[in-house]
Amino acid sequence: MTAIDETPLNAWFAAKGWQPASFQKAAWQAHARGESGLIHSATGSGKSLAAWGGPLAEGLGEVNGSEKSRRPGVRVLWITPLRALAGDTQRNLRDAAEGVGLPWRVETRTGDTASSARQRQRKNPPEALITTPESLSLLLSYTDADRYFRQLTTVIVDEWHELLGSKRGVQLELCLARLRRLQPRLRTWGLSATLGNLDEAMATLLGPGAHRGQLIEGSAPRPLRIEALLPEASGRFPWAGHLGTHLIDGVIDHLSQPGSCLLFTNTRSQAEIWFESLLRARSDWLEGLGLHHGSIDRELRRRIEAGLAAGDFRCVVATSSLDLGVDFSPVDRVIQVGSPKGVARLAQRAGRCGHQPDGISGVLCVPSHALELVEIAAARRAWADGDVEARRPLRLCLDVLAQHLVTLATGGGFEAPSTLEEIRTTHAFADLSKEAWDWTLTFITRGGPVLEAYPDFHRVARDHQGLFRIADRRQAARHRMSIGTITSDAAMQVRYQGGGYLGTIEESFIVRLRPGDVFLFAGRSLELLRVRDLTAYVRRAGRRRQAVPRWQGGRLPLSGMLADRVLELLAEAADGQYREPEMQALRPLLEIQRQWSALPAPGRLLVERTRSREGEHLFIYPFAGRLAHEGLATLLAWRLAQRTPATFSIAANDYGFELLGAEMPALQETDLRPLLSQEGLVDDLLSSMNASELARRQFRDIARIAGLIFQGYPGQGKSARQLQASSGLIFDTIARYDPDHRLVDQARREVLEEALEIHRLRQTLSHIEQADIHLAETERFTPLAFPLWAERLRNRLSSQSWEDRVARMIGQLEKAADRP
DNA sequence: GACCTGCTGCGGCCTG
Repeated sequence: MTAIDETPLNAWFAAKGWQPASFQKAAWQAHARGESGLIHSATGSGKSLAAWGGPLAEGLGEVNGSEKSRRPGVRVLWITPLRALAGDTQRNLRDAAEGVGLPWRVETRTGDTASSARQRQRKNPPEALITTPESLSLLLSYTDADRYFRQLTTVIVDEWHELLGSKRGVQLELCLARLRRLQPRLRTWGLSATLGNLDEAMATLLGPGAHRGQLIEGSAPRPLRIEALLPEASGRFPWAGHLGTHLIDGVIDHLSQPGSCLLFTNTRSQAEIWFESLLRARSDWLEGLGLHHGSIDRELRRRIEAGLAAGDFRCVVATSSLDLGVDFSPVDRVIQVGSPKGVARLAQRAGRCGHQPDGISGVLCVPSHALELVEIAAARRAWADGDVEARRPLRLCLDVLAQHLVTLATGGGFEAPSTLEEIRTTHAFADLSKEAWDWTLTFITRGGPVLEAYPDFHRVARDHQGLFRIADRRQAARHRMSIGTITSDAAMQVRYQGGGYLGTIEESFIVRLRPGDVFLFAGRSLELLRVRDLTAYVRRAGRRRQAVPRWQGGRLPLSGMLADRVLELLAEAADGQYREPEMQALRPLLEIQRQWSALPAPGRLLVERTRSREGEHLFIYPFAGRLAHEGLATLLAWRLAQRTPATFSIAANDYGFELLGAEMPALQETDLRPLLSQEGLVDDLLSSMNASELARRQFRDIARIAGLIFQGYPGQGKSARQLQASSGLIFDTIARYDPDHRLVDQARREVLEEALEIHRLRQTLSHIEQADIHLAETERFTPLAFPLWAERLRNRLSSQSWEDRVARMIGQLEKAADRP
């Protein structure tokens, strides 16, 4: 392979009135030289054609050249993380293939593909196939996978940054290793948005054994205008809160301009509330307002997306469900309500906005409380300096490995030594030990020491040739139904009496309502009629809502990168420098903070102590993000109680945490140092958090991925409770009789890493060791303390500490499950 | 003076 002939591509571009960009040509030629790599560019920059051009030109050459190209088999595989992207991708690629005169079939294979089409596809594979990581894994579980992929020359992984850092990414790494084994000269091209660790992202995609790939830089990052909606000079600005609706008038002014807008919120209920508030303020906009989040029925969402593409909407209120996907032309404006949380996240959302007259896309940030103004200024600075968060790939997830091995066993079967070698070519399992490998093999063949007596766990058997194969057809069917690494709890459906489906809410919310109560969902006021079989039946209500559903979702902490920038800006304020407009608007508040206490800064840990009717409050501000603060707060409370028995209430946010006790011992710097030491960190954390309860919960997901828990057949899935109960049982049994079980160990590790961000927590403690501790006794709650106080108050109904709440919730679920 | 929230994503029987 040398250079490709670009003539047909150039002609096709010319027919469209385009000019191929130099990075596109670079990618085509790199592909022709047999190289792999990563293409980094903004969305809409022609990345897709950069990745496709090479294979298209090559395919053209083969078709004209030899008969060998007539052999059936997929030649190009396109992986997308989103079903919703598959259709658009297929259309675009089909168009491109036709445009250059390449007689290839371009098809899609996802969960949406009809089973007749799947069968046809298996017999008669298309030349180009668009699919998801899960469907690729399914394809590998068929016995004819070898034949199917024998002709494969290229894999293109779209939105690789979305998969990187999750178990979906690990699953894909494993599948790619298998494909490379089938086809050693396979070329892999990833497409990625901006990321702090592009080199690592590429190395992970290609595998550590690969020759160095090509990192192809597309068009330069677009300039981005990050602005804040500032309160009027005379207006008060709330010290705490999260909704941001106090600024609705400003938002409405903004929306009154012609053109379309996407308004992003951080949570689903916030989206519901904003949609309702906008509608209440401007009922004449009824037709032009849309709502989009992950709990709304997919069909309803699809209609909103289509309307957005058609330009029917003035404004669509959305959560991350519209961060990517959906091939709509850019909107005219993007608004972000509440904390941006991270630079990459804000940039991605802003990227939904087309160029404004001056050629710059922009996002208007609506702070939901005063201190968020700092975050907005911080995000702007970080972006200007080219700082974007990294996403770290996961390693050694044995649950995913176990699933993949059963997939291979269900396909043609696998041979142990060469498969170990193959697995070790992935980034995730490059350091897989022989012991862990042997353990995994035992796990899928016999279920391990504890479960050996149960035939259900003898999923894979070794045949007379020494090949590991799936035990029987029933196991194969069960396995295929459990492929994938995304786990989610059973949700309650919301339906009209007539059967119309609206979406899902959580049981914990609906049990608080009685028939006749009115709640807001999918942008409608709904009256609850009755609840039956995990379905809430509703009808339209004339009255205004009394309740808004809450979903218990992930809690994205402020990124470390943004937190550092926030601290930097506060340090400048401490020096009297207020450069950004946001900082100027915040000046009065920060001056109060400085007068009553002090401003935190890098290298200075601020600790405040306040006495109130409630007791003694201790506020500490490490700026390490909410999850790490929850861990730190629990750790500190536990260490304090080790000295003198006492109980503390705890609150945490992205900036710091609070401990409240009836009495608080005198705490000078010398007292605090050992309490905030790294020594014995993990042990203390584990003892303080009732970690086994947390690990139990984490274990549920791991057990599902590893295939220990069968979720039931489609449509009659076990309820979340049953699942929780059976996983709890398995966990307890294993933890008791096989304490070194690697999946239990993995559950503990994942709790530390994901629920507590232990790396960040550790780093914070090490910074504190170097830092000056500034102790302040304050008369009142300072501006930094107030949001924490409010945060804790919110939890007053269940005023137990965080880990107790989690443990209690699990206990309740299990109790409920034990009842007939 | 004051507060009430927690994202997204996939897949599923059939070997003629």
